[in-house]
Amino acid sequence: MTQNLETIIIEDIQSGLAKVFKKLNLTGKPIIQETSKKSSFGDYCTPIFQIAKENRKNPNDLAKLIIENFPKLNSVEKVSAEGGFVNYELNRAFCSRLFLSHILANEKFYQSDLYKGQRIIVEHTSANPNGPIHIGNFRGSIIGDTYARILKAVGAEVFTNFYVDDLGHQIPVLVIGYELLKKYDTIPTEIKIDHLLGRIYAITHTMYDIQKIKKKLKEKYSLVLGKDCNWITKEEVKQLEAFLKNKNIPEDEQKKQLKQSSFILNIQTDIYKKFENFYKILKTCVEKDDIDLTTAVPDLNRRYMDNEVDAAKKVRATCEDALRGQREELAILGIEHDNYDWEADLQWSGKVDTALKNLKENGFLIEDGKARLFDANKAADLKGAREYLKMKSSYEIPKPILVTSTGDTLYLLRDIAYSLKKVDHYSADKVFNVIGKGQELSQRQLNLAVRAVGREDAANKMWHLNYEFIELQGALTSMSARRLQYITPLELYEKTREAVLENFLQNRDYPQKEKDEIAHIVTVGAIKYSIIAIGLMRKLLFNPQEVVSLSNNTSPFIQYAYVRSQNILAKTDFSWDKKHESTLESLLEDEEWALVLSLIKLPNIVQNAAEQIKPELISSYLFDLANLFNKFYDAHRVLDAATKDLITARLALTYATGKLITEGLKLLGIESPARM
RNA sequence: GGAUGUGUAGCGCAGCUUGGAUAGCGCGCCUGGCUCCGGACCAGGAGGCUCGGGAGUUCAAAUCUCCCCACAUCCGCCA
Repeated sequence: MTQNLETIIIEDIQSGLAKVFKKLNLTGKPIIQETSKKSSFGDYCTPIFQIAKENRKNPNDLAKLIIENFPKLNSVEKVSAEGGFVNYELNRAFCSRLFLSHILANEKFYQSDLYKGQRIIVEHTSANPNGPIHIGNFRGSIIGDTYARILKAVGAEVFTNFYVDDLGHQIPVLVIGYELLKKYDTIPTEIKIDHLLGRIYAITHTMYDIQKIKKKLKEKYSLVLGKDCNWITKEEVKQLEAFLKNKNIPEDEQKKQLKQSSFILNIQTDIYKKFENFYKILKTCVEKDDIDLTTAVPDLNRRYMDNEVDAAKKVRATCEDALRGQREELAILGIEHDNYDWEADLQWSGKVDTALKNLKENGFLIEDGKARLFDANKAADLKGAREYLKMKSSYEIPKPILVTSTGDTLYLLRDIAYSLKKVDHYSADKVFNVIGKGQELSQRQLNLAVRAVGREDAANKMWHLNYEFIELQGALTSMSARRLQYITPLELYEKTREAVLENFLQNRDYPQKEKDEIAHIVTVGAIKYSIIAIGLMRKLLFNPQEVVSLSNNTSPFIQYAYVRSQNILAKTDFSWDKKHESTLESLLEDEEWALVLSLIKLPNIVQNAAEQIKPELISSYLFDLANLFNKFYDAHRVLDAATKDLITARLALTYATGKLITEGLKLLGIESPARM
């Protein structure tokens, strides 16, 4: 564990202050804080209004009295009183030497033991294995990945988990379509597997829905719509409308029927427009085998739930394919998971049934017809539940369904089992679920349910890491897997890479291979940074041009500052040696000092980012740092400074700054290129 | 109706947890600065905010409390 220099300095000042207080017989707890940015009031300050009030003195007079009695400290050059504040100006020579030599000797000095000994699970992404990841999940991927890195830097043992939702009717739909294409050997090879599966899913699901509708109409009203049970037309919907009117069917039922069929017609039209050929191929396959999806889908679903060997083999294989594609895409952005937890495994282990049994025994199940609900309100009355979830006592929590009237368990029930697995199987001390804002209510219900099965201990380890939506500038706003309307990380990557090549690398005569490498590093950085730099609860509009723009708060800007620092160092054979330590006392200029003072803030920044779950603290810190370096770079010459000592000192400062930028960027999962 | 979040300059954001000095930063606009360690930079300026509105607490409120407004998302048989 290395020391936290900023804390040491503040404690030093505090000790000086304590002596003054004792001497003057003052009461109260003075705080030490940074001075406001644009001030010329020194580096740190203490507002003494509260102290003055407590001691019945005029703030100005008291401030003056304090500075008169302030003891001489090595770290403090000057104390002054102004407007009710005591201002401390640090001793630049002393502190520059102290700070920089420490940083140069401990390159990982920003790490701490804050969370040492804790095992933490960060669950993120957890996209359904029925298509590619889209940017909604992807914001979570970046948040989760970055947060995991930050937690490691404060000493925690961190695992990132991906929850594979392989249960539910969407998976059998996909599997059946995929198996058919395999059978007739008509799988397109030029398209990435998860993207392909996404298309198969959407198209098969559409036919599945159409079959369901037509079957129902036939059974209920003996109405046969068209000849093709896998296809619906505008005329057929009109025909249905006329039919329903004539039959004197209640208006709301008419509406419901019509809404359903025009909804699916809409989807069919959308997808067909985009992928006509592929749609035809898949449809032909379904027709060849004359598959009744309305029975095949629930059947496969049931057999998979029961872990029948051939069903399990098929479903698992398909999901593995989808997952492989998703992982490839995440890997481009440098994101990988430590563990993959399959929903079906939980089901098969019997833990889901146990959870249901416990809920029943503890009296938290409500029967509503054949369905079974979770009495969330009753669980909220359990000790500490409302406090933990920050819910007012007047708030009545909606009761979620755990088991449907057809006897199928729903995701929330399985999530209880999963939550317990994270705590028990992985021995986690804390669990962060990085899940979008749409899941807020569900996450609260889940936490209550975990309490209701008698596991308050586990519930108190769970945190929902909430984030808002993300959209791509200029793209359709609503994303829908069913309509194949989504932006994937790959698309984001390619668009951003184009912008990078155009903005930065066009006029560079680097070897092509290096150009590609730089483009990759800059692209990944730009994407991640733009997502991290904005508060989690803010809606995010992703604009590829802006995230790589030249002088924005962007990762390329910071990376460029790093490149500049490396360019200077490359012209020397600089290597740090402790014997040069005394030269550091020559760093006295404003721009040098501002940089030095900024460098030592990183440990506290990282700790705050970890504790407050705010990765953006790190990005804005790095932006400040890059700015300060640019100012220093512009104001002072390094290689031809006046004295040899000053050259050494400035090289050390440059080296330390560069090192800090790379380490800081690493915490965000961003690399630093050697040149750009 | 309820829950949660957001509201800060023409635009995009930070600051709110833990109240402090003239509310910061970037873009955009104007002016200036390279015989340079690559200007993907820096300096200066103009402009512009009732910090969504109102009230309260306080020596001090963008920050805390209460009320209200607008927008977004979610609220039993998908996950």
